[in-house]
Amino acid sequence: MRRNKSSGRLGRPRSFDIDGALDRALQVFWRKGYEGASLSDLTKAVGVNRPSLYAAFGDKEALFRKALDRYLNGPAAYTQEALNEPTVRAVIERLLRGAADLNTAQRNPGGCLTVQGALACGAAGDSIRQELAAYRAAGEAALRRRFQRANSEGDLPATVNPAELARYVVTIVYGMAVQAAGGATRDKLQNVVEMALRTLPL
Amino acid sequence: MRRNKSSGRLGRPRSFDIDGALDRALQVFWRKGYEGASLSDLTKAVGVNRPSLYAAFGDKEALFRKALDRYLNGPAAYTQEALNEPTVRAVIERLLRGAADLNTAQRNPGGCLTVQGALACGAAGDSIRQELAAYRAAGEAALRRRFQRANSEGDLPATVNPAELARYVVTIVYGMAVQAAGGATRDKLQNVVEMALRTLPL
DNA sequence: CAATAATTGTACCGATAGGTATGGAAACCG
DNA sequence: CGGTTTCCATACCTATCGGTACAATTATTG
Repeated sequence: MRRNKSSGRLGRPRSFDIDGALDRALQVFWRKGYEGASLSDLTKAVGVNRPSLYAAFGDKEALFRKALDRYLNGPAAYTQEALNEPTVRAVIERLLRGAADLNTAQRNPGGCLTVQGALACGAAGDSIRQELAAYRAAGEAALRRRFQRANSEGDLPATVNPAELARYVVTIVYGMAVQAAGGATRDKLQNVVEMALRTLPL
Repeated sequence: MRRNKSSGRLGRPRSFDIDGALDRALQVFWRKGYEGASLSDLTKAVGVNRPSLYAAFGDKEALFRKALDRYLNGPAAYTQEALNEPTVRAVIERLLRGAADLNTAQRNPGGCLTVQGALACGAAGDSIRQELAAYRAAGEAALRRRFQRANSEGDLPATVNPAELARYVVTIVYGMAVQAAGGATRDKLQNVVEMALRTLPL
């Protein structure tokens, strides 16, 4: 029975910071993927013993989900903000430039966690693989809805199908993630962004 | 000391077909990635015992490389042929349409082996990861050279940088691979292809 | 028919995977 | 202070990992 006051909890206090631990675990998952990140990798990076990790976060899947949360609300938060940009072009520009930055940020592993976290894997990682795929699909759907709204607002040429445009944009974003996972530098991704923006059908 | 005649080798003959075994191993690597494919998965799919697999192909890395070879010269052979198309547009169209087909062929796992084979993984798969990244980079370089040739042949607008166009095209191809790994259907990938072709800067 | 050479199946190897039992240590409460 | 609650650290669990030793089997060669 724990007292809910964060100031006055019973028992020995935790000796490490939850968010800091999640950040370090995130780095490992990001670099090695869900299956490639072993518990030993994780405990070593976090600086915490195995039972402490389990007590604080649950099993490996739960830890990954919490690290993913931290990723989505931290480095990848721009994807949400991009949807609030006033025009379709601004939305796309924000998404593409944000992807180029995130995928090649110096202090992070190259690429995107939602892509390389579990793109193809064995049975142990299959549910995470599916969750990441669902997350990517949800992101595409949100973008499609944003474009559909723009369509009804007259911000999208009638010749452009919102769903197809959304799919096209996220395809480029994912392609950039693959490029970055292979070591592509920021300026090379930015060239891709420029060409995509230059040739946008609007 | 083996007699080189394939008809008259000494000793007990192999009871399985090398290429068929590679095809089955390829399916496993394609679906689960290099690290996600266990030796048990592989022997079960191939229908051959573990020592036979080792005797025929070497260790897991060697088996993957041979399966990759078979992939590149089989389902993915269109990438080589595409370079021989007469115009830049035809090259790109062949690449994109071929990717849409390959990534969603019914009898294969979704996606592309060179992408999902090992995009991010632990130490055990790191050399394969690097090899796949190098292969992808080599493909991009070949495309760039093709576009440079086109440039000197007057088949490319002066405003288009061959290296940037090559990077842009392969980025879309890799993005399609991620989409297909997540379950995207062929018609959805074809929509992406159409939009990319429609907006090409040439 | 031996003798030889290669493959096969079984059974096993050490290492590591993810996950946990347990007892002592460190904080709070009264 | 004693009692309670929680966390930490060591050491261990079973299952599976990639890889192999060994002997039986099946072919060719003489």
